Order: sequence, then C-alpha cells, then structure tokens
Amino acid sequence: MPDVIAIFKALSDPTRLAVFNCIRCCGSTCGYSTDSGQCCGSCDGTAICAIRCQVPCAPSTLTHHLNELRDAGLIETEKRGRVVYCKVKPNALGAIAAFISGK
Amino acid sequence: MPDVIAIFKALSDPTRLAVFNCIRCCGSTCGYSTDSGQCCGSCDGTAICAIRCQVPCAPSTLTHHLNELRDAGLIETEKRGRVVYCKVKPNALGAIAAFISGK
DNA sequence: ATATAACTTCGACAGTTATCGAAAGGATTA
DNA sequence: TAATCCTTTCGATAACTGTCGAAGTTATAT
Repeated sequence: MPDVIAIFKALSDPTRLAVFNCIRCCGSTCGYSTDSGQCCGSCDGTAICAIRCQVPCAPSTLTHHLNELRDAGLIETEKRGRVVYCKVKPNALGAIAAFISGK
Repeated sequence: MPDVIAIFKALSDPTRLAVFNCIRCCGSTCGYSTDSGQCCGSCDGTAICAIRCQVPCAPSTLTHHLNELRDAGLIETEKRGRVVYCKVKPNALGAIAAFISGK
C-alpha cells in the first residue's frame, strides 16, 4: 500500500514520467543507436546521457529524478565505465496493477 | 498521457488515496450501515460525512481532496438533500491500466 | 599528467500543496 | 422562524518539490 503511493508519486511528475518512458521503451522511441550510448535489441540498460538528449534538463535535475524512480523501486542503475545505465525493474508496475484489480 | 499524470498525482497522496479507497469499496470496508449515510448492496454513492469518519480530517481538507479526485476524472459527486454522495467513475483507472500494458 | 566526459552532491530558490480554522451557504427539522 | 446539519469557500501557513548552477568525483582519452 505504501509502495503504491511511492510509485504514484514517482510517476506523477511529467518530466519523471518522460524519463521512465524513455528507459522503458529502451531506445525504440528515443531513437538512439548503440553508438550513442543507447541500447537496442538485446539491450542492457539506457544510458543516462542518452536520456538527457530525450528529456532536456540539467544533469543534476536528471539525477534527482532517477533517484526518485529508483527509490520507488521502478528502476535500477548500473555503472559501466563512466556511463550509468538504467533498466526498468522486473514487475516494477506490479503493485499498481494489483491496485487496479482491486488489491 | 496528461490524464495519466493527473491520475497518478491524485492518487499519490496518502489521505487522498484513503478517500478514494473508501469511496471505491463503498462501505464494505468502511463498515457503515445505510443508516449512517453509507450505501451498501445496490449502492448509489458514499456519503461525504461517512468518509470523514473513516478518514479523519477537517471538512475543508476533505472537500479539497474530493475536488482533486473529481478533477482527475476519478470520481463523480451528486447532492441529494444536504448530503453529497460520491461514486467512482466507470473505467476511472482505465488510463493507468493502459499505461501499465505499454500504452 | 592533463584534459575531457559522465554523473553526483550541495545549497538555493520559486512554485506547489496539504492542512487548518473561521465564516458562509443550502437543506432539513423543531 | 430559528436552530441544526452537511458541505463549501476563503485566506493563511508550513512543508514539500522541481529546477538550476557551481563544485566535486570518477573514468577514459590525449
């Protein structure tokens, strides 16, 4: 129940929802190639620098939003070299799916 | 898409989510009888005064939250006598169900 | 070793919001 | 008519939040 609130809160900001969608669609909508740091096909995360091209904001702002998404349990991040990659966690939206279907 | 944000925002506050759940379960959890202004069985709305017993807050605060829920398209209200009854709108959560299943 | 690239951390600030009390409105009851 | 009940409107206020720039950190490249 508190999970649900955290998720709703995390997704209730337009910028943050755009970030989440960008990670979720994993490049297919963002339109980045592998060369740009963006995954495709058998992907393993969306580079933060790629997200920034799609969702224009200050680096610190993006960091803040990614923290919110991570704290809500929606995404996970992994650092490879100097690039941080983001993935949607498995069953990230399960809690709100359960909420919709009456708990 | 903006609908989704409005819904997420409306449900991201603990008090407001409690109000929504109270309206949703329509007395089965709130535990009010018809005499208390609460519907049951073939119900036609949850009385605001009944919600207040379940979600303690100032009347003006509850009005505020109900406005938010109504503006998000989640509930509808109807005045009968001096009592206002609330119902969950049909398919109120359809937008976020679509969001979960990938739009 | 120096420079650059990718992020994060740290204030700061403006805008939003959840909450309340007081007062007012409309509907029923005495 | 007067009293009472249910709800809304109207400020006010404290807390939260989204945004940024500046400075710091870590990793690669020159």
